[in-house]
Amino acid sequence: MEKQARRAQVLRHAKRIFARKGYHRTNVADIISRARIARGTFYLYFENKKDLFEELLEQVLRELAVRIHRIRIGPGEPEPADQLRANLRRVMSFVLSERDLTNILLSHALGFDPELDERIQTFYDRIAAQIQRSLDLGITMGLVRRCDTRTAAYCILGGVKETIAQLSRQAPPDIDGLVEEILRFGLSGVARPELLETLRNIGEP
Amino acid sequence: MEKQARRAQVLRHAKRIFARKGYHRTNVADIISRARIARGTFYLYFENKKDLFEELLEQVLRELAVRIHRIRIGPGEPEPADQLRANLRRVMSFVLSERDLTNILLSHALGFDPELDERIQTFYDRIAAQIQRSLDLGITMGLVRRCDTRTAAYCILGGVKETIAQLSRQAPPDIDGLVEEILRFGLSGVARPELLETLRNIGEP
DNA sequence: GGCGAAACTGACACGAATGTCATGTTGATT
DNA sequence: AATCAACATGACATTCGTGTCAGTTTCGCC
Repeated sequence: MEKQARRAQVLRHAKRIFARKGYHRTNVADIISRARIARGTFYLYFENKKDLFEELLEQVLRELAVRIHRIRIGPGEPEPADQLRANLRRVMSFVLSERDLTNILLSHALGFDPELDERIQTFYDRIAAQIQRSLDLGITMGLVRRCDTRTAAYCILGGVKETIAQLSRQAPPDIDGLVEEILRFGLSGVARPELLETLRNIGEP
Repeated sequence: MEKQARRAQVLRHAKRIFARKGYHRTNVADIISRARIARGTFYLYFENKKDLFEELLEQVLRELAVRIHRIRIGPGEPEPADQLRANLRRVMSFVLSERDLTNILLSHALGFDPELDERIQTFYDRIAAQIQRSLDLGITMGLVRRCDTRTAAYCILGGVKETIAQLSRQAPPDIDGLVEEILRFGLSGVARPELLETLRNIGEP
């Protein structure tokens, strides 16, 4: 079999198994039996289990990263809110189309190797930073209310992560509707707009 | 040494180690060497490593659960927003005072045992459901805008989780301020209130 | 059809971690 | 100071997964 094809084949099977059983509960024996190859063959294509896993992990992170575009301001650029929506849509569609990969990242990638933990942490940190920058920009443009953008960024990131986790476990509902809900939540919160005036004074009697 | 004291001693040491290295990277040898006991002694007090870990996990979940009070409406009850604030404060303080336990739950508890995964998942599901009920109640009371409360609940839960994760890694800033920021984010979102009228029409031209 | 390279195989040696158990220690009681 | 029960010990057998490697098969090419 052709070199690349075989590699891909193993990766494909491994992805499924990792997504279902997680990193630790999956062993090389599981992978090779699914992929119908001998033990030795596995080690021809991958250094070891971790090496293979890393490749899958990199794949998700890369795919996600390319789907998150920086918010751009300027003539000819779409409304910031529309750019946000587009980002969310791209990410959500990917999650749905690659549930196994998403599961790996969300539930099984943390806590088995310090190096990879770091890798994932950095990834999220970057996204949080990106969100924060967008919020800061939004403030200077008068679109966003003054707030601790750092905390807000984490709230947004967390909210999206949690929804995605939910999405990857459950039957996929209407994506566009979901995106819209998330967007509104992030922009307006849950309070009735009519009450915001009073709520803004919360804690400052 | 007294029976309960020894147990507590082992638990205490194990907690530290689990928090730092995670479940998989920690082995019984690590625990007994820290706790200064012999291998056999360990098995006098715990069935095995998983048993001990479960005990710690139950501890966090229990501690967190008792700190989240159901929102109550009625004469003599504090404002809903104040009840929310109180919940957040209690949870956040606990997280700060028990960083090791929190770390275990947040980063190291998932993906090594299907049974425990389920346990944690159920825990979060319950909280999400609780949040959703509160939101539904808020809607009937005219405090909360109409929205998909399920999605909103996940956004809120996720936001809090992410902030907590951040909190448990970083130097603890002013808790009250943090709680206030989260609260406002959840209630009002990030958009400038003056713009909400336009934003509410997003996606419905 | 024979030759060499590349791909593949699976038995095996090895190391890591677990749980047990026969034995040793402690300390309270008579 | 003898006895006994509770507590503690650590050497050891066992299990499990890994990575290797000597040998086999496949395939393109002369």
